[in-house]
Amino acid sequence: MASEDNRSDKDVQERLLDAAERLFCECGFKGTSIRSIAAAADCNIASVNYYFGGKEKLYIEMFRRHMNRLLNEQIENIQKVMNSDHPTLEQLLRSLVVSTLRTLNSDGGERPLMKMMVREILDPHLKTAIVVDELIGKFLTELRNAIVKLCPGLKSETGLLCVYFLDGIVLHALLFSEYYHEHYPNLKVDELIEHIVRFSTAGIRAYAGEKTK
Amino acid sequence: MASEDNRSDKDVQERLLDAAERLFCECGFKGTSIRSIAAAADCNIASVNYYFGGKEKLYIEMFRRHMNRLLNEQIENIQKVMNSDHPTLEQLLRSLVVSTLRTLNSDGGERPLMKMMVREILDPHLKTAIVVDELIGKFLTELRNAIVKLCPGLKSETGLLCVYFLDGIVLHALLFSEYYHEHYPNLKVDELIEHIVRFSTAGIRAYAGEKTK
DNA sequence: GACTGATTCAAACATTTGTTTTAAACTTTA
DNA sequence: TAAAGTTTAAAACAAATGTTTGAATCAGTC
Repeated sequence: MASEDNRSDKDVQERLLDAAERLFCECGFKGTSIRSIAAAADCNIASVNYYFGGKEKLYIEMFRRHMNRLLNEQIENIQKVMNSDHPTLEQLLRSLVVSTLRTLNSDGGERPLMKMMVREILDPHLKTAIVVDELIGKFLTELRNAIVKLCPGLKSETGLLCVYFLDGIVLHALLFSEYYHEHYPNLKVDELIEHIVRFSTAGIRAYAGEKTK
Repeated sequence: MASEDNRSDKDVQERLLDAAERLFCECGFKGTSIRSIAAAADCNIASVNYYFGGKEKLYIEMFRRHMNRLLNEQIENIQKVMNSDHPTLEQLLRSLVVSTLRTLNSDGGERPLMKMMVREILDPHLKTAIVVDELIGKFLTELRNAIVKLCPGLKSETGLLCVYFLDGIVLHALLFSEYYHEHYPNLKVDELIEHIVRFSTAGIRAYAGEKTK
């Protein structure tokens, strides 16, 4: 009894998507077998082919769903900051970094998804253009515009680069957090976030400062 | 005729390591079969087990060799800059970034190795401690010390964080270079490098400035 | 040249993989 | 209830995987 995210309530398709999300994120595409997904979703192996037409199709559908969810959350974060009274660059950066790194030491949060994104870069199953246009394009535009608005001296192209740099820093922290800890055992997540905000703000301002007249 | 990196000169072990380097970097551990490695090394499948005792042992030996080579090159880069007449932070950062991103658009260079490093993070085959202590530890220490020396106000711990941030930015550029191009088609590698140097220098100086009394 | 050890080779092995098949079970509709 | 359509189930399939085996080939030594 007490439905454990299993059977009962959700239907097979959704259970499969949920299981796929968890397993693909953790073990990657090749590291996850249809059998393990079916077992986790508590259904028959053939269901994957019946509902999705194959392992890769299931992966792609799961990737879209998962990715869209994350990016819409991030877009909301941006808009929330930009609609506040006197938004600053620090606030914007902190909001984004916090929402990504908050759960750095737990198993949940954005980490599995970011890992999956990296896996997708290393071994692509979707066309680059699809990911760029359909998924992350809107988010990147939104973020770049917000940054440029908060740093009037910034050129649009340079703003985009800064977004990349920030993304790189955050992603690095997610991927290498064990290594961070190995070298810097007392580092708290909140401290790390403040360091990233400070570093990035200075980096971005280095451009705005020059171009602000 | 004309030995194609095949047969003749090098012995089987080294040919296997070379082939493993190329294939594991490109396709990852699971994506590379012993058969393909043996084919690339132009030897029998059984040789992998005969010389290395299995696929994973071969991978680990290859990883160490490849990683050590890269990191020793980087350490030399650091020392070269630090032994020059009046080393600056910009020079140090540029030297490191250039040596990693120089070959961004070609197939060679550091890119395959960096990808492999990321794969190793996602699906570890070596213990974290081994990688940290034996491989990247010396490099990180060297780099942190150099940065602190060039920015006297910097605390040692903060310097380490800055190293991480820089590594994140460079790694991101390597991984996502196709995406960079999709959004920023005219970006030249040299320009990208200068942007990274500038951004990072400002970020690091943001700390040094505060602490330099 | 014959023996000994190291190396190479093709074949076989046992697993695991994604997919397909075919029939049973269930749900819907008339 | 009976027929039709949908979903589930177990089994079978072919292909690919890492590893092992045992004989063939090569190298060096007596």
